Amino acid sequence: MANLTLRQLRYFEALAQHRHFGRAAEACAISQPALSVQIKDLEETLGTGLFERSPRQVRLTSFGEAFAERVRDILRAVDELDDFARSAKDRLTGRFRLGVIPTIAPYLLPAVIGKLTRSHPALDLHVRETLTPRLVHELLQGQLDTAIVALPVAEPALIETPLFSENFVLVRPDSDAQKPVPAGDELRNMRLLLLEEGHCFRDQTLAFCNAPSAVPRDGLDGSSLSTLVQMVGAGIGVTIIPEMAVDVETRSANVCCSRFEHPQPERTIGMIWRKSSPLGDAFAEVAEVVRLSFQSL
Amino acid sequence: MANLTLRQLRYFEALAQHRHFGRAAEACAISQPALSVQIKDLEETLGTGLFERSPRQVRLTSFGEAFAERVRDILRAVDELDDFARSAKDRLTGRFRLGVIPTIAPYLLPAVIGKLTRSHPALDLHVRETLTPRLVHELLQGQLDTAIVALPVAEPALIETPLFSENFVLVRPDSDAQKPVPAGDELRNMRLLLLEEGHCFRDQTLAFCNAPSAVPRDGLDGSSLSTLVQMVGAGIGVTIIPEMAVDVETRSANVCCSRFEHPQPERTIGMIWRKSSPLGDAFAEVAEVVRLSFQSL
DNA sequence: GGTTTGCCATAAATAAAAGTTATCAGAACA
DNA sequence: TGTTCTGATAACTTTTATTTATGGCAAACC
Repeated sequence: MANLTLRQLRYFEALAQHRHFGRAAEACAISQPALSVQIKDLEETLGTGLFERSPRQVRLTSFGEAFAERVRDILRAVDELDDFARSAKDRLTGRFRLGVIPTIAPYLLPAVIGKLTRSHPALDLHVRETLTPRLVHELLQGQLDTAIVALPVAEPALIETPLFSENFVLVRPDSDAQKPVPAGDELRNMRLLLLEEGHCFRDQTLAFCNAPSAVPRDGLDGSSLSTLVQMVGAGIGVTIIPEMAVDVETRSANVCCSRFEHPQPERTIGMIWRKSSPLGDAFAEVAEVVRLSFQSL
Repeated sequence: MANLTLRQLRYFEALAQHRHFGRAAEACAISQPALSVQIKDLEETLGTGLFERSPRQVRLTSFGEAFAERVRDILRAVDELDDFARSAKDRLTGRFRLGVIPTIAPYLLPAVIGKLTRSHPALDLHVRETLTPRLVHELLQGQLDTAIVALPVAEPALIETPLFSENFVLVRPDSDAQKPVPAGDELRNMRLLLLEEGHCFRDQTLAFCNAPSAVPRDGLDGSSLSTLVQMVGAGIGVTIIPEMAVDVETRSANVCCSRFEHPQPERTIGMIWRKSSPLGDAFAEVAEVVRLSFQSL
């Protein structure tokens, strides 16, 4: 016994409406015999008559009428499914899980979220803020869709899309404002406050100072850039923060910021996602939104 | 672009569950390439990716997940439709419109309705009581499914199924109880009370009396057997009623019933329905129920 | 009362769709 | 570096759907 097909249900509905094989067939854009055969097959599959063919007119049986009601519901649901897909085509819709590292999130996310919810109202945005290795792991596990991190990540299963580069700046107490800006190497001899281990920004800073990343430290690590700047304001030492953090973090502390000379330290921020994701194009759009968000900071 | 098919949705659901082409294909009892192709076609039809194929695992995209929910609903509805049809197979279900003539309805229907609702609980029974020509007309128009009438009807588009025959009995005032039972011809000379024109029972009675059916009458026609019997009780005349009406109609009136001799008048009751109806078998079952109802009167 | 007409069913042939087997290609794993 | 796992692709076959042509039946029409 054959299976029910949507085609049969569509033909059935047409015939139920027109009550005439020829006209129903025309409405389905097929020949009358094709319709006859399909209806007959449907009736056989069901094991019940749906129509009563009398010489002058075609009528639904009482079962056929009950059947028609259900069929209408199903066909409507299928059409809606189709529309649903078509409306989601290319555009990003539904759940979207975005990871961000802690040295970016507080500064970039407000703008990103604003732009994104405006440009993609149907988006169900989830944000995860944690360190790069964990983001990468969750990305590979499929628990995240994309992440905003410092490049490179060098994970073969991921695509990296560079968004922008930004310099790092030196943060010193106000009192040091007139002193010359030290070079990277010289920072090693100053009390340089750093983020805790695990933050990529810590490693980038140490690299700039030509210091081994595993150098033993004396308990001066902060858990956030905000903390570091507060510590600088308190005269405990100096620190380095990315440019995007300057406005937010140094507004209220009595510290001053200075650019480095010649070899300016910098990082490249980018978005990453699984190579295998079929939503690459949509993600690239989001990447562009993020890039614009940075520009408008 | 091709159309959505139930087959594709079924395969999609399997793959969404197994997240593995090989195993999903096995579950669908097809080869892995067949599944791959169908899924690909589905994605093309929709214009969106549903699955993310990474080397080690197959994942639903976020759209795919939303899609899957709707698909499950649809497939469930289709399966229910299937069950619905299978459960209605052969058995009579849903609306059932039964016509009955007035000289049968009051006596037979209580038993028929009782038996029918017990044997076919899912039946939505509608009863129409009117004269034979109108029943036949409504049957031909598709406004009724079957009717219980006196045979023959001789309408080529209808099937007649005889159910049983019953005799007619003479109803006289109690005072006449000892008088001999007149023959049919003799009734013409008595005050014979009849139903109004249009009732087949009137014609059958007149035929028994060898009287022309269009004989002018003196305003003694009753609109129901019940009325006729009451009139007999009042001494206005005599009448003839079918056997099945005896118990109900003569219980409280002071009348007596007598069988005729030798050529006993009788009528054949049968069920009729459209030849073209595919529910003939189910109707035949109902006919049997009606026959049994008569036997148990 | 034949004949025409409208309408659905059936048959044979053709076109389209779905399935099969065989094979490839990429990534993971050892 | 092969080996394994897994999905995609290709060539071919089978099944399903559709078309054109035709038949049959009953109503409607001279």
